Amino acid sequence: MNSFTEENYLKAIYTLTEQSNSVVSTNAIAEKMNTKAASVTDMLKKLSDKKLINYQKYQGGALSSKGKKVALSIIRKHRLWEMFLLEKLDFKWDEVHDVAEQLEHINSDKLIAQIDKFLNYPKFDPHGEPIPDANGKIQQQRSKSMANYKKNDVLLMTGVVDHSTSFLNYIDKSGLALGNEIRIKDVNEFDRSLQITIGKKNTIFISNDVAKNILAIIK
Amino acid sequence: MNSFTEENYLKAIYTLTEQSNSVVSTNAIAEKMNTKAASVTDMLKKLSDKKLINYQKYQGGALSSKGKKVALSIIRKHRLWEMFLLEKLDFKWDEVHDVAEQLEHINSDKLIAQIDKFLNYPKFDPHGEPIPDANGKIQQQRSKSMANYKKNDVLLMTGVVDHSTSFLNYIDKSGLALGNEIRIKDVNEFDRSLQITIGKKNTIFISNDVAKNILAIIK
DNA sequence: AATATATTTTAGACTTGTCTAAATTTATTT
DNA sequence: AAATAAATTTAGACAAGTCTAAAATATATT
Repeated sequence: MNSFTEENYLKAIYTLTEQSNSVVSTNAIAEKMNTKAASVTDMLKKLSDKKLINYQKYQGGALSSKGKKVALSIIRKHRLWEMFLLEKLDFKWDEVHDVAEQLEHINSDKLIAQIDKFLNYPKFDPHGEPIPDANGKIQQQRSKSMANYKKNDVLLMTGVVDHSTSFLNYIDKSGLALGNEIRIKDVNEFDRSLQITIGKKNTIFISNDVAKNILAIIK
Repeated sequence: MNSFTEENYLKAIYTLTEQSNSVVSTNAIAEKMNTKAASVTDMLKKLSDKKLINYQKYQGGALSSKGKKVALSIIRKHRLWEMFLLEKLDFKWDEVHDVAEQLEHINSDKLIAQIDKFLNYPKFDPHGEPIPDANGKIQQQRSKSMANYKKNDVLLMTGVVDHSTSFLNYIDKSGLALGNEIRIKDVNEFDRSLQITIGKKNTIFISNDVAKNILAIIK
């Protein structure tokens, strides 16, 4: 088993390699982890001994496939717990992160499988971030704001940028919800407003301001 | 904040003082915590410095009111999580303990308040153990098997001894459930079987064997 | 290519929680 | 009440994770 600290380092390395490239510097990890470079070096050695990363002195580190699997399982747990807190326990978006940081380290395959089932197997968290499956497989396509897509694109709504109550109420009333299939019927050249069809049912208009705050992937 | 280890020691001291008396020996704690007496001494000093216990060298320790409050909050969390796992995530009774041991250390007042609400504010866990409230107040009356009560007693069903599927199915079919009000209409002298009324509705007969496996308190 | 600067690692120390072995205190027995 | 046994504490050590300060390496600059 890995300690909480080891798990947090692996998660940090994963998210850093997402943004930049596959090798991460000691300093970058130190900043992310709110710790000192010397502490990071110690941990990189340890993770390397455990074959969780590939590490060469002075050259930074990258997750091994074993380490990547662990990182993805932590991220899976984090995102599922966030969904659970939001959907089942009426947490607000800004309250979920700290608690999920703790819950992500609970070690029970059955627990996370049941939470997944309880939530009806969500594929994205409400920020549009993909939730890795139990095998660590993760949707590669990144969610982008709906304003980025073009006429006739068929999308899957994966999240929202703005988590304010007023915005959430607005999309609710419009009939928009996570998991909806959305087809872009038309893009107004003048103000970039959109005409979209939700599922097979109603067609609505949304402003560019709203479109910017809705996240989706190509279906 | 207290570490997981400190919380576990406080919980151990609490449960030990429940059984025996108010002062607990170093050895008793060592056995409960699966550790050595020397380690316990170190921790007793630390908990004493933090005013969580009253401790005199060679004289054992007892929880201070501050320590008792912490212990009760851990126990509250443990029992609420057990209920959650059983009732919402389809865990079996023998699967809940290990996971609850981890979850009880998650630190979030809102989380536990919402779990409590989600479960509709249960007062007893399914073993008949009382769940302390948010202020650390705990029902003092201990659950006893229904076979211990007498004619005309009005009871609150708080738990079951046997958690096998067959027994749980049986009480389900009989219309018995946690939280039911039960009135003992008659006790058969010969075989100690009971005639009981559940709520204001149906009256049923249960054998002494069944009664022994149902836990209740005087309402 | 030599020097200056930035990054990373090492060395040694500290904290938390654990341990073994020895010393001390308390309890029990005769 | 002295001797023995049992329980508890102390002393010193270890592992995990952190830190500061100094040394080593890599990168950038002229």
